Amino acid sequence: MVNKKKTTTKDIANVLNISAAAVSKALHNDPRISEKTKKAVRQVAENLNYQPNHLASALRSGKSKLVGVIVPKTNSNFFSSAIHNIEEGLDKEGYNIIITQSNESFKKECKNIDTLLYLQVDGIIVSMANETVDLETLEKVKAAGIPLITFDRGENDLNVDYIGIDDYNSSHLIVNHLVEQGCNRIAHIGGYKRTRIYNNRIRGYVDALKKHNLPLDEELLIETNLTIEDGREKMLELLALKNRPDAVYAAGDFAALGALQVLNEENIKIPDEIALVGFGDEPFTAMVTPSITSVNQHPYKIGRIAAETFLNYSKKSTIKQSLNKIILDAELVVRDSSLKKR
Amino acid sequence: MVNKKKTTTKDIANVLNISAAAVSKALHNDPRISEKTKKAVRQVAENLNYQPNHLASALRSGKSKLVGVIVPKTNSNFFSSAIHNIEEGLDKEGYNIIITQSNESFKKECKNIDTLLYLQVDGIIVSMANETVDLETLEKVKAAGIPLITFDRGENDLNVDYIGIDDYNSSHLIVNHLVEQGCNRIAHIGGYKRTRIYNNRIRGYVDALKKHNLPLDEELLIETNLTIEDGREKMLELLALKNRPDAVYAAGDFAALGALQVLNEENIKIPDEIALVGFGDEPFTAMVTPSITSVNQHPYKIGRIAAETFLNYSKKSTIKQSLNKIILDAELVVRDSSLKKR
DNA sequence: TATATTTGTTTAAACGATTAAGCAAATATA
DNA sequence: TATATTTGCTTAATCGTTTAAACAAATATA
Repeated sequence: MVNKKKTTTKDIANVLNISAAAVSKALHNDPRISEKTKKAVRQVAENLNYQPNHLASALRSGKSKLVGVIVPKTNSNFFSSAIHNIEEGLDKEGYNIIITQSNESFKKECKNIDTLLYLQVDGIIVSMANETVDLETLEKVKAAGIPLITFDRGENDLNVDYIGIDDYNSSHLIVNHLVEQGCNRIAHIGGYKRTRIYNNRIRGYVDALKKHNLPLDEELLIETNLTIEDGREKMLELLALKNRPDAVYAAGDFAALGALQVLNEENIKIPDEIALVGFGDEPFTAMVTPSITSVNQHPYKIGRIAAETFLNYSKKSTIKQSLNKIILDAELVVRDSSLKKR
Repeated sequence: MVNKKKTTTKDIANVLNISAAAVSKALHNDPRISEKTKKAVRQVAENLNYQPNHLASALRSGKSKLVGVIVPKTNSNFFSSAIHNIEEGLDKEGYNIIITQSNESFKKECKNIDTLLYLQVDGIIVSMANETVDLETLEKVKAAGIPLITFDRGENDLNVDYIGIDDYNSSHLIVNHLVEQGCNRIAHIGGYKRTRIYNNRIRGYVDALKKHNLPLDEELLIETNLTIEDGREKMLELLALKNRPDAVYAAGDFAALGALQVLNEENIKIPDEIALVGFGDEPFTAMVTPSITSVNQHPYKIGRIAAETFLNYSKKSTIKQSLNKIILDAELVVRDSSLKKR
């Protein structure tokens, strides 16, 4: 297979003995080009299998029609669904997305941002890595004059749009449910406080306990990275307490899964001895035994709104961003791990 | 935030009263530019926060330094791991990837290909959608003169590079294992024959039965889409047979999961009454009860080799592709669903 | 008939980086 | 001193598309 040279507007112009400019206008349906010429141009374009050179038009117009998406990882249902809907939302306006993963690493996230800016994306939609506290690189996006939209993992100090669920209230939903089930010693395997969403879940947990007149026991409130391993480890620690909890609320489904494995291995009855609730409604929560109660974060809605938010900016000539939070209600999906049969 | 104009080589040149060409050369460390000028240029570039315009250099050089990746979906561990390693492999040579999903739809796959060609990618790495039989659009990639690399889901007729595992032999591994466990009526919930990998798994299954002098019962050989739902439905059908199987080999983990759910619901002992094996080694196979025996396809290796294969072409000026298959050995990971304790 | 407007096109410049070719000035060689 | 070479830069063209401006020809208006 020899390197074929691509067809350009010039090639089409040569065939028809007109100028490349006329070809460009014909293809863009310019009213000043005659129907006859347009038809001929379209015909030749098809014959020569013409594909417009995106690099050239993007360079000329200053718009790449690309939007960068940065997520911590793609192999969770939440992010993969969100991405899918971002893509769908942007597609109808002719935008394509470039998906990058930070793998929860701050360094990788910075690299991704630089790459995306280098590729001249028209905007960036990001869910921040857990590690990210220094906002300097993210500020570069704003400095570049393109819209920055955050979802799920955002940061007030960035003063940009944010789409996410009401984490604080979600904790209330969970604690209310567990109290209803008769639990009164509820542990929280949480994420790190420095990450806003996890901090909100912690605050919600603490306040919900207060609301129900339950004491806050510091040894039941744990900060972790929320991996399966963390879930296992912290569950073992909770089991080693003199006074065990009768419920565990993990701020992430993977941590909940680790906890579940340990509980099963130790032959502890779920939910009767210890009830369990996760967060995120990952598909596996419904697959394991017992199935895990979790919180649906509506990734579809979040993705769709993120796309729409970007498109709103794309129609404006100057971009003036401010802290603009769109908070969706989450939904508690009750499953076997917390539903006591009476 | 006002739309800031980006710094260009011209801007740097103006500050130093030299030409834009000199700036470009200085930044590329051209030996004909004096150290003094280079230092000054680098300094000003940093002060003005200069970012080279990728569109311009890509247009000029004819190389976008972008590689398109098309996968059926990103939310499986196999693809997400493969993508991760493709990215890592290409990164060291300065390439970025654009990830797109076909959602197993032929139409979407065609659209993705057009988009990627439009974006002037320097190559495409693809795992084909299940639906894809018409290769015309994929041929467009070859016609565009850029390398096309397939993995996992490939097609001989394309005559391009392919990286995958030995599906035929994997079926032998599975059947051998099940026979060893004492099974002699092994069902196969397979993918569609028209997809090469699934056809190979079916052929391997049939031949392995023959090798063990087991009869091939057509009612135990089923073609499906391998979703959870398919697994459930086909498992119910198998249970309705007068003569039930004593083992089920599903060509995908999601179908295996569906089968497992049905078996659990029907209180059928796994593996004693019916043993179960999946394919793909998705993380959930280890999470469910009982854990599911599966086949590890080494997504890491596959991704790494796909990246290397592309990089080999990128160093050549003309591209001459041919059917070049790299077949890796898969690994059977035995878990509770097929291991009988004696 | 003379002038104004519309139609359909061309020309030329622009987007920003790169690079071959050119050209002074400085330095080396004879 | 005269010539050759090296050094360090500039000029100008290029990548392919887009678009403002120009312009001739056709048609409309006075």
